[in-house]
Amino acid sequence: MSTRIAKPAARMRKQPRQARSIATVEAIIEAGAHVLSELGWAGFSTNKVAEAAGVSIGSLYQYFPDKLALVEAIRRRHFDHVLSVIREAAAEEKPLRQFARELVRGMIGAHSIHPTLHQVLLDEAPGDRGSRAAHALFQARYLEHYAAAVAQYRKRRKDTETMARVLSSAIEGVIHNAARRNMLEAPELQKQLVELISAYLSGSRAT
Amino acid sequence: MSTRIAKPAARMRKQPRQARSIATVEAIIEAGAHVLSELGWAGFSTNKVAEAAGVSIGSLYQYFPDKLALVEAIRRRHFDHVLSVIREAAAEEKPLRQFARELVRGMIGAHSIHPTLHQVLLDEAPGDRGSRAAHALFQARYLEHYAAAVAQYRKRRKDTETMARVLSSAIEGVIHNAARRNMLEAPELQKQLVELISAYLSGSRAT
DNA sequence: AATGAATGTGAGTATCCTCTTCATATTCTC
DNA sequence: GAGAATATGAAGAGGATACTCACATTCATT
Repeated sequence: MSTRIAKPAARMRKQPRQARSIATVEAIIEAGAHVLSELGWAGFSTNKVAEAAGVSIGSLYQYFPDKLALVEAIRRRHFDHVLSVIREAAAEEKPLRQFARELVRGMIGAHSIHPTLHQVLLDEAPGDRGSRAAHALFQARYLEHYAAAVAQYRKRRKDTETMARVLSSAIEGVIHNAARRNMLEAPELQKQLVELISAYLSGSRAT
Repeated sequence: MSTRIAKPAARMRKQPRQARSIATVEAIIEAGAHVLSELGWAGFSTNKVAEAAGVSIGSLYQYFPDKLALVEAIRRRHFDHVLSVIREAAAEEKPLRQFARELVRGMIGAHSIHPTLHQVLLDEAPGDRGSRAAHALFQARYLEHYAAAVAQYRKRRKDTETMARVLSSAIEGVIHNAARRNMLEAPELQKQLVELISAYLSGSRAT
């Protein structure tokens, strides 16, 4: 993991200044992602997160003003990660099948650490009022990249946006389902997912 | 309709005998599905369900020994419904595209009343010890039907099971995602989903 | 080595819900 | 009208939860 502190830190009560506290905050966010993915929003309690992070509950509240601010930080981190995966896969022009392979590999990578985090973040975790905007922005960018890919491999200009939605949610569905069964690493599954993407984007000839 | 076994009523404290009580039980299950879909497992409380059903909390416990028995009843009902949809779509031999259309129509129908129920049932709601078996059986039958369809349209015998998994979870992903956006009824979406299924099953091997 | 700032602690508080029961009231069947 | 079926909802008992605060420890700087 690289040390990047450039981003405007999420709503925090206090900025960590020393290396020690930076590590603490990092541990809290990481543990939070873990708890969220493992136990869902229902099992996500600040005490549990602190314990999982090997940190006192007091330390948690030293940096995060409340529970929502913590979820916000987790969300931001995960979304940034996912976004970069798509961006990279759709970056340069490349053959369809290669694009599909890279996309699948990246997406699986982004989900293999905290398998259901993405789904929980989208479905269960509530949105801070101020985070609605960020959330919508993420969704927009997310779709944008998919749409760009669709447009590149499918000349038909008509249903690009719908296709992007269908494609992205299909991929998410497969990955989410595989995660639930601990089958994310299965190579046949990856191959078939690549197949699905390629087939859809190259356009069926069937009637 | 294949072997229709007389449904052994879910674990109940007392069998409803009069029309009045049958309606009550029905209302409770229906309200339960609604609450579960709307608020998720975290927001699923017996009191809330009773209130949503327009029934006293006492009445709920007259028929359901505990919370889990209620979830169980909801689960059984929903799964039966979904299963019948696939069974019917894959019943007789028919052209691929027609199969895809019927499947999509049925699946969307099964999800349009309680959009996220399916997902919540699979992901969040805990399983009674005795229900694990029923749950696994559902999953097995579910996949079986998909596999049958895959085998019918895709001669290659090799990855049938994996393909069935990929196909089913892709469809679920798209529907679940559309439900979250209130786009289940959008006809372009339905069309594209049909397209996705057809493309995948007809297996265009593009480069 | 000393001092003040940064960081860490965790028992404790106050609050909110939860599931479930039960004694009682109402409605139905015969 | 008797007895069974059904309905009620206040209240018990319990558990979790988010968050605070007075205090302990470690750091950076001189």
